[in-house]
Amino acid sequence: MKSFAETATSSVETLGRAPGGGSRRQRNARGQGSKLTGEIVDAALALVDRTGTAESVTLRAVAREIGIAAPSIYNHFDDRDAILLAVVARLFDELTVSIQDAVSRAPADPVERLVVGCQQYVRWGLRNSARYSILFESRWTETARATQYCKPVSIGPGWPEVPEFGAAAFAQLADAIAACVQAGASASTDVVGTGTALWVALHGTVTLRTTRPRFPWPEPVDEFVRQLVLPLAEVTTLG
Amino acid sequence: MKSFAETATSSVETLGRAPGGGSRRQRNARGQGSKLTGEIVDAALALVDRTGTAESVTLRAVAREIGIAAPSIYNHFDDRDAILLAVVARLFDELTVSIQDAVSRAPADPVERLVVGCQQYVRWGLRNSARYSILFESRWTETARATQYCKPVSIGPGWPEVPEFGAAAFAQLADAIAACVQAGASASTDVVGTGTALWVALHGTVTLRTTRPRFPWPEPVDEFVRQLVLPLAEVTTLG
DNA sequence: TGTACATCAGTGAACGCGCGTTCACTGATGTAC
DNA sequence: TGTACATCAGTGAACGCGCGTTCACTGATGTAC
Repeated sequence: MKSFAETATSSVETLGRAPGGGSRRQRNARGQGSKLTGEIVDAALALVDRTGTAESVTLRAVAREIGIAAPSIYNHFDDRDAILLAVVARLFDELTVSIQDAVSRAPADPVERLVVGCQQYVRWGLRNSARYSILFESRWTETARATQYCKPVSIGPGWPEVPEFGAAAFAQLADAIAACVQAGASASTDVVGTGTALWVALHGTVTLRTTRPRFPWPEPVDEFVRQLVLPLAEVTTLG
Repeated sequence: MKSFAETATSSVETLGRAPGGGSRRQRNARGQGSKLTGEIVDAALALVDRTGTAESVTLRAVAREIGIAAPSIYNHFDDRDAILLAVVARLFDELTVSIQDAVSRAPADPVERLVVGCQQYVRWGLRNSARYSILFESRWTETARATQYCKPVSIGPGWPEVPEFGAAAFAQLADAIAACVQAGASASTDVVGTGTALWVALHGTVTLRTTRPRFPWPEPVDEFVRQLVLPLAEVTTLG
């Protein structure tokens, strides 16, 4: 037997009510229409968090989540993929800020700051695994439109600017390694190359731990990350 | 204007003809019905290779690919996910065999064999990026059904058996590290832990290079992998 | 050797669903005169 | 101050599509008697 919620789905959509059964959403005042743009991104994120996958972010599901009619979304986004690009952009900001916060509270020692930044990257990825996974889905990030969405970022002196999502986070990482080198704590002669090695290790840690939960992962994860970072960053002194 | 191929799709499906316009598929002889099981997995793989994503593997697309009616698939698989689990199982076999082949042609030196195995892992992943990516989609590999699909594998003495896809490949890796330790070429005191560090780095290399093509990746990739492996495997002598 | 029957390997039509997208529209709010 | 009009922020109905799945069926091949 179908539940009331199931049988009532179409009328819920027709009436433009929120899933909770609340009253019809108040339309934004004149000039405030762009507020809905943000609400759409919020709703998409809520769907990702609740279902664990970007597949669930359909135009209609987003509209249902907010309590608007599906076509209203076209006033704010060209299509479904445009919503997800906005989500990805916001999440990279979130991740970058989260790392900056953690590093700003870390000791002054550059090795320790590097380690803390890497640990925070992994911790954020594990705590927000659904969010993290959509950051690296080719689907949203490989298209020409994605390229024009994210501005090219410098990852180090002498390198071409990189027009990729996440380049800003990588630049943070490269800076942290450069600080170690400058302090004589790392033997790296190629900051970008060393950063690349670190990045793949951190990324692999987040994604494999998420998709292989029954594997006997070393605990605590912060210690595992430290043991990845020290050799890969060619740290010569203990942090 | 619609192309002929588009307008003709439904009749193609109705007539049960292959997309190429070939003649109707010959039914299998009596007792040979299970041949179609393999053809379904082949077709699913062909779709993954052609489109780059597992989303395209629908029951109807698979049926179209082979030139059968969609319901025929239910004689061989319970549902769509069962097809993809079979695909994943076959791909892990492919990957494992590919590494074994490469290692068997490598020099006797255990460090060199470890490096070659890791390089082959990454090379296979980059050459078959669509195939590689579906191996680690939570969707197919996290369910109870997946657990019962892949048999528990020992990853080392003293460790519980791991019921995960890819555990066999990991066991290969752990063995290669153990051989280095035994030869006095690695200082690792925890073969499984060291293998874990290597695995996350290799996995990250494959997935990030695939999803971030505009990043200035170090070339050649074999050299990059070697420089990941030597420090992480705590190699004490040059291989 | 003939024939009725069972089995195997599928087929064809149909179902209801959720989806992206389009179109003409509505109704409140501000603005020009 | 009144009123016609423009704009803004959406709505509601409809479209065609591909999907998973079900159901009763078909027609060739083997088997028992």
